[in-house]
Amino acid sequence: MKCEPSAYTIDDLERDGTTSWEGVRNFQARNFMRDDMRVGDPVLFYASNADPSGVTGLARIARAGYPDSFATRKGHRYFDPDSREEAPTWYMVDIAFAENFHGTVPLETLKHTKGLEKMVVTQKGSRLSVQPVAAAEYDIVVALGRGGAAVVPAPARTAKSAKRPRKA
DNA sequence: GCCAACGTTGGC
DNA sequence: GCCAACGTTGGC
Repeated sequence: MKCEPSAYTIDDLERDGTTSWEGVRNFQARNFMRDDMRVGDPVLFYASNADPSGVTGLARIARAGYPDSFATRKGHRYFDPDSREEAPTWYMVDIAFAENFHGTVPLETLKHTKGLEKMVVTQKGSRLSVQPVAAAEYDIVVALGRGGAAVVPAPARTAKSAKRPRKA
């Protein structure tokens, strides 16, 4: 599951424990959440539009697909006039924190790792924000994340973090 | 900030 | 049902 760090990070999830995954507005991604995710399923947490982009930790599905109530909140950024409460267009899941890599397994590394050649995220033009991961692929990424050698540490929380966040 | 790749929309 | 136009994603 992908998210831009300006919106939410694995550190945020570690702090919160669990969070709802609202705002996904892509039908294919919705279908995965609505139809395929089960409580307990393991999740790779991926930071997109990051420096570098890549997997930053692990989560688990804490609640299976249920209607995204933000879609019916008028004025909310996730509001969708075509979605109605009795016939929801959009779905979300809840995820729970599992592990923080304290750094990133970069996309570039995934692309060059044997066994991940067919992983969805390593394919060109792969934009899906919720995408399936094969069990074998998951194991490889977890090993990279825990091994440490492939992990690019998060930038030192000094001058940079003193700056104002990009997003209000 | 650029731009390629992709998904969605709507005219026909 | 086609496909051009448009908007968004996300790597770089």
